[in-house]
Amino acid sequence: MFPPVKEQMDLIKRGVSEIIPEDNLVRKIERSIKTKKPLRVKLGCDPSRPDLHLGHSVVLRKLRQFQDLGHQAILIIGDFTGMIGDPSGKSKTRPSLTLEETRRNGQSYFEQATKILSTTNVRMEYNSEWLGKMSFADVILLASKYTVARMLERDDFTGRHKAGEPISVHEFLYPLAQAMDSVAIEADIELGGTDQKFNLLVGRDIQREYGQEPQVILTLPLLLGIDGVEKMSKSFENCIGIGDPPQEIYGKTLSIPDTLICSYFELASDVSNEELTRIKRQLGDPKVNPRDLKRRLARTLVRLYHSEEAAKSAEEEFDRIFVEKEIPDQIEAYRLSPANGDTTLVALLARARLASSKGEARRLIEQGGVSVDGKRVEDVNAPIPPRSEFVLKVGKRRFLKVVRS
RNA sequence: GGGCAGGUAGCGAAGCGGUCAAACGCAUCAGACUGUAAAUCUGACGGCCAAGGCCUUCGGAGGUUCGAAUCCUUCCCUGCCCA
Repeated sequence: MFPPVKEQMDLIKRGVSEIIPEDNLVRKIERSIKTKKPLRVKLGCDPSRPDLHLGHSVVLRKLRQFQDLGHQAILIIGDFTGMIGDPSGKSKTRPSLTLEETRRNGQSYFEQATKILSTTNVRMEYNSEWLGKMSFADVILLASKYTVARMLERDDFTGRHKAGEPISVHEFLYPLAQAMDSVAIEADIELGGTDQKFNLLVGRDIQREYGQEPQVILTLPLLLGIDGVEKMSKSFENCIGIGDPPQEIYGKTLSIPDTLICSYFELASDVSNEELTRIKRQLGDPKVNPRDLKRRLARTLVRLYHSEEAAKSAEEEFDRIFVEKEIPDQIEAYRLSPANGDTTLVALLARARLASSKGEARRLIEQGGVSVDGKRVEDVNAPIPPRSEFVLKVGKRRFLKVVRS
C-alpha cells in the first residue's frame, strides 16, 4: 500500500528547509507502513485572503507529495484564528469576517488548492469547530502550558520587543490556538513556511501537554515575490496567482529578477531534480541568456495551471505585444457612457480606473505614458477621440478597448 | 498609579506660529536604455481645475491667534522607566 521508507523520505526531503525531528518522521512512516494507516498531514490556511498564489503552491505541492505517498491531507481553515487577527507585526486590526464569508472563502480556498492537491484523500476542517467551543477556563488552562519567556523566543516577538514595538497579549494566544488545531486533529505532521517554524514547534509542545505524540514539523523555504525582495504575499502585491489567466502568469514570470529563476524552478515548478541541476549550470554559464530560461519557466508555470497550449499561446501573445509592440487579441472593453459627461481623456482615464485620480491621469499623459490607438497622447487636455471605438494604452501593459454605446 | 518620550503623506523621518501640501530617504508610477531582468539616468508622487489658483490633510475633539503640523485644553493610542 505505501512505498518503502527510503523512497518516501527521498521524495519528502526534496526542497524542504527543515524536518524536526527527522528520525521521528522515519519512525512515523515505518509505523504507518506496518499498521497500514496513513499519516495525518496538516496544513493551516488563512481564509482572510482566499486568493492563492505561487507562494502557497510551494507548501501545497509538498502536501500533494504526501498524498501521492498515500497519506491523508488535512486543510485547517483558520476561520476562528482569522477573527483574532494575524500576529505578523504590522497588521492593523483586520475586519473580522462573518461566518458566511469564512465559509465562502474556505470553499474557494479548497477549490483553488485542489488544482494542486488530489481530491481523493483530502479533508477540510474549520478551526472554529473546536476553538469556538473552548470556555475561558479552557483558554486559561491552555495558556498556562506555555511561558512568556518561551513566547519571546520567537524571532518576530524578540525583535519587536527589543525595538520597543507593541505586542498585544492576544498575539501570544495565536500560536497556542494554532497548536490546538494540531491537538484537535491529532496531527502527525504539520507543514508550513520557514516563517511558521515557531508556531509549528509550539504545536509539538502543546500536543505533548495534552497527552499526544508530538507532530513532526516540516518547513519549506519562502518563495520571494516578483519584486525579488519581499516574500510573495498578497499585501505586497508581488504575486503570481494560481488563478491568474495564462497571459498574466506568463508576463509576471518574465518580470521577476534573474536571481529568482532558480528558486522558482525549484519550489514552484515540477521540473525534476536532474533538470534542476542542469538549469543551475546553465544559469552560471555566461553564454546562456537568462531570459531564455525565464521564458521556459514562464511556460512551465502556465502549463501547470492551464495547459500546454495556453503556455504556447501566452508566449506568442507576449512576443507580439512586447517584442513586436502590437496590441493584444483580447482586451478588456470599456463602455463609454455619455451620461457621465466626460469629455476629456483625463476624465476617462480616471473613470475607467486606469489612473487613480485625474491628477494621476494628467501626470501619465505629461510623462508620455498614454497612447490612443498606438499614438502617444501629447496634450493633457486632449478630448476623448470621436471614434466609436479605440484602444487606450497606459504604461507598458495596460490596455482598454473603449467603445461608445 | 507616578515620571519621561512619542503619534506627520504607503513606510521611515524632518519640521516646532506665517515663505508647509509639508525637506529627505525608501517604496510606487511614467519615460529613456533593455530581456516586462538588474544597474543607471530623467520626471512625477493629497484632491480638483489648462495655468495661476482653489480645496482637504500632520492621532481625535475643542480653543487661542489676522494666521496653527507648530501654542493651550481635553480625550484616545504607543514605547521606556518606576510602583
